[in-house]
Amino acid sequence: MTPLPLSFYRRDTETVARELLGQRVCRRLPDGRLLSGVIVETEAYLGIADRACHTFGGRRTPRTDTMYADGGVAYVYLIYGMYWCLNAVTQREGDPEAVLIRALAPEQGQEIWQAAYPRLKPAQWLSGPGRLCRALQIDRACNGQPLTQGDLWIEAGAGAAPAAIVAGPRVGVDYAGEAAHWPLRFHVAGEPSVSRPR
DNA sequence: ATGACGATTTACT
DNA sequence: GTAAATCGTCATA
Repeated sequence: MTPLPLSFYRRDTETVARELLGQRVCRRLPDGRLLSGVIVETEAYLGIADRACHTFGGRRTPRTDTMYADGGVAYVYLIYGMYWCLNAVTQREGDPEAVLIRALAPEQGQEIWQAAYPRLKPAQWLSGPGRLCRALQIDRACNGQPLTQGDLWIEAGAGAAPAAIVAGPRVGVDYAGEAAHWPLRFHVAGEPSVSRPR
């Protein structure tokens, strides 16, 4: 295991969102088992100027405090009262931007997911921000934790060829006005685990 | 103290 | 296609 270095995250957020495609999210369960998947879909959230971002306008609250940290930690929050979402905080301390991890292609842990979600096809197990957190047992305990060590980390994968990356509008941010149209969602073309095809 | 709502998913008509 | 599930967060008072 060789986690991506902190310097990977402390850069332009759109660049990090694109380059996270093809990298590997790893999770060590309390019983020692390893789960992992390759990132196939991300979204960039650009901080105070981005109406779709939790930190729009400089909002700093107990929840969003994590986004103000130096890049390289996880920002995990609860949505709709029942699903957790995993983000990688980017940029430097005080610049509250992040990348939402929206979907993974299953790697390690397929027996576990087959048993847990027998009704879903393998490509669906980690398809969607809420689903992947459920499958990897990611919750508020991961919030603020470094992605470079510990029980949740991101390590180098094969990456995604730039030509295979598709950009489009972000999902579920219709309330964000102009920002709702910004092409900050990225996915790997042809990957079956990508959420909401088309 | 109150109430509206959300970076979603699932079940059902 | 529509609606339910479910609750922490945040703005308002």
